[in-house]
Amino acid sequence: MPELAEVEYYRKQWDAGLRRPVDAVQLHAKKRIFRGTDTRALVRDLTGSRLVQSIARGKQMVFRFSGGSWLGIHLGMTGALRTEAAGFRPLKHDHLVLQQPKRALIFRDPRQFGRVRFYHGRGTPDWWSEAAPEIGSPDFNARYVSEFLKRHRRAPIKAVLLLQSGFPGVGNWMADEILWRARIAPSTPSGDLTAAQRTAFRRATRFVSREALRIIGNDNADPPASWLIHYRWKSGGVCPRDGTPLARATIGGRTTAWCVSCQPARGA
DNA sequence: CAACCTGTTCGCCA
DNA sequence: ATGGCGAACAGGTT
Repeated sequence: MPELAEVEYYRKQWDAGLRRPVDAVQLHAKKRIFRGTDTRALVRDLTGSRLVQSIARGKQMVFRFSGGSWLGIHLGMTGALRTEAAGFRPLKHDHLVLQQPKRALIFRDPRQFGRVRFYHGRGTPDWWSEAAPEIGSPDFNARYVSEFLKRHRRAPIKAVLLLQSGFPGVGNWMADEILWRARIAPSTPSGDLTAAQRTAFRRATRFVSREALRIIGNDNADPPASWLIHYRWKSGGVCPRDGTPLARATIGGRTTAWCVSCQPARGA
């Protein structure tokens, strides 16, 4: 279920194993999550190394190990990280298990839209090179957002919000939450936003990102009842602001929920 | 049983 | 070359 804040939550699960050695690595090299990855090197180089650092950037995570090993993990649609007691026997969808003296670190992903990458050597792997500014960073400023919207001016704002090259970590529920809060119809072409709407849009993006990280990122708690997320999938779901029945349509290839009253289409 | 799903990537087309 | 869109990927849930 991972978007920005859930990714942060899962990253912290493996921090229980920081500074501890990896005694053994269990995986099935043929699984789709290892596509394009040298699993023999992964097993060889991680065995005997220690977990020294974890970093999340948008929906991407990397776990660094002593000796210059980098384990990249993307959770896809159904991935999750957790720990179990030492000696844990992997279940059906536990595709990668790092056995440590006191616990096992586990990556589970039934649908396997996720991905495991591996790099061993000097410097930073190319798949972990700097990309878009993070939403909470100073570089995520009005100019940056405006230029990105302009570049994708013909696409609906909902679709543009899902582009990881511009809004790292935003997924389907966050995108709907942001547009609902900014009072912008999801089908609005990005280039049609007024200056005031762009300001509201950037503000809502930062707010939802920061609050989700604070609330969900630490212990997977529920956002406040006032958030759209609690109503968007219910049949008969209504806007938590004014009670209008939520509209639903596929926009940007994803099911989108919005309030036609709070988020009127332009000209309506 | 059919439809649906908190994500990315590819090929096609403009 | 770049942007936009629909399909594909797999398995669980409703």
